[in-house]
Parts: sequence; C-alpha cells; structure tokens
Amino acid sequence: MVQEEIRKGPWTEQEDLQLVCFVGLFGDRRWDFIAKVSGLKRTGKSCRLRWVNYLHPGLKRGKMTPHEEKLVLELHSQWGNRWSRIARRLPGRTDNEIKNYWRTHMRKKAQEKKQETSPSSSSSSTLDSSSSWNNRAVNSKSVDETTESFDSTIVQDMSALQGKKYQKDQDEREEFYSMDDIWKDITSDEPIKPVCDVYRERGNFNCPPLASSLWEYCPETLWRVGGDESKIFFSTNDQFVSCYQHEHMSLTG
DNA sequence: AAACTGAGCAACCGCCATCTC
DNA sequence: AGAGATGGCGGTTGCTCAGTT
Repeated sequence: MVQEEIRKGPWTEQEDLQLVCFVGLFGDRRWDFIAKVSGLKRTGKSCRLRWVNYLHPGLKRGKMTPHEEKLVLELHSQWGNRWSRIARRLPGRTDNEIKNYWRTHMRKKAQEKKQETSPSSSSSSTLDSSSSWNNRAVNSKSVDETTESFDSTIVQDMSALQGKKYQKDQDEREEFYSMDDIWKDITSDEPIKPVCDVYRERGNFNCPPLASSLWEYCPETLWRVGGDESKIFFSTNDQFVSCYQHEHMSLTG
C-alpha cells in the first residue's frame, strides 16, 4: 500500500484559496471529504483547523481588546482550560487564539510575580529568563505549574477545574452552538460576507458560485473529467458548477 | 551589523466523543 | 450493539520576527 503523500506545515495561499472554495461549495462539515475532493494533500483535520483558525471570514484580527482580555480572565477562572467554550463567548476569536493568548499572558504574569516575590533571587527557576523558550518541550509543564503557584485568585479555580474530566452539565448542553450558530451570532454584530466575496474583494480570487452542502443533495454526481486532476466538475439537480483548480482559482493579482 | 532572546502564532498530535453503517 | 470513521478539543511544538545586547 502506497500511502498518498500528506502535506504538512504552513499553508500556501493557493491551498487557502482551494480550501475556501470547497468549503463554500460543501459547507464546513465533512472535512475528510473536502480534503479529498479539493485535491489538497492535507488531512481533513488539517483543513478544518485551517478554516476554523484562519480562513473563516468572521474571524477578528489583531490584538485582544481590554474587554476581551477581561472576559478571558473571568471565564478562565470559571471554566479552566476549556478554550473552545471560552471562545464561544468571544465572537470572532478562536480557541487556539485564546489559548495562545492565555499562555503568553500567564507567562508574563508569572514573571512579574516572580520579580515581586523574589527580586534578588538567583535560584534556578523554570521561568528563569536564561532558560530558552526553545526548551518549552521540557519546560512548558513547569511554566504552567509555576504560573499556577503564583496566581492566587485564578489558580484556586483552575486547580479545582484543571485535570478533571468535565461533565457535560445541563447549562453546557443548553448553550451548545454549532459552528454555524456561533457564526450567526457574530453576524448579528457585524454582517459577515459570503466567503468568496471576502476573497473577491481582495481582488485575487474567482470562486465558483456558493452553495450549501451540495454534496448532501446529490453526492453521487461528482466526477472527474477525463482523469484530469486539475479539473473537477460538480453537478447538482439544478446547478452545474465547474471548479478549475490552478486555473480560475489561482491568483490573478 | 550580527547574534541572541523571547513573544506571538500557526499547525500538529493524541485522545476522546459522536456519528454512521 | 459495536466497530470504524470522523470531528472536536486541549496540549504541545516549531517557526518567524521584533527587540535587545
């Protein structure tokens, strides 16, 4: 069995455009399927992650606002490292973003605390600035542990919550949102343009017409033409959409 | 100007829950 | 009912780049 080569590492702009196109066509579900038909040599997981964390048009960019920062702190003290849950309360922010923010934030906080508590201390510490963060593989856990020991207010809650298996309590079930629901929430504040429009506005993308989950309507009518890997056609009951990879989806600007 | 350091962030990994057949 | 597939989540890693020495 020859395993098809799976690409890893940073996404190229071309890959992004392909993914956006196919998510536009099929919706943000069935990631393995999207990964396959798009011709991307990526796993479904990788596609999903790229979409959720980077390509989704509803994402906010830039620094956390003070209000968001406060919210993250509050929610983290309440829920611990339940990043996706916290992210649901911050429209446009992803769990990954919040997680990264938190680590950075707590690192700073821990360093500040350390300076306060032992300004002249020369004893070795996992947070000692001399220990390169490149050794995070070794230190990351220690950083967190040290952090926890410093932050008295947050840590109490954290320790109560972290490391435990969280039950799906009633309130969580009630507030469950699908990705679509979440992004609907975002739209209520800031209208989100269709995926392809966003990219069109950048002036470098020409995407096939959008349709939601075409595959669900007519999954059996997808085929490749003449084995030409660069050209895939989609047929539905009332639409015929052609998608030329590398040609119409490529950069023009 | 070059080397070093650390912050920030994108992406991967592994585990687990849920879905589908 | 259960086995495999798929998706979601939290933890971790590694790269880039700006600031500092």
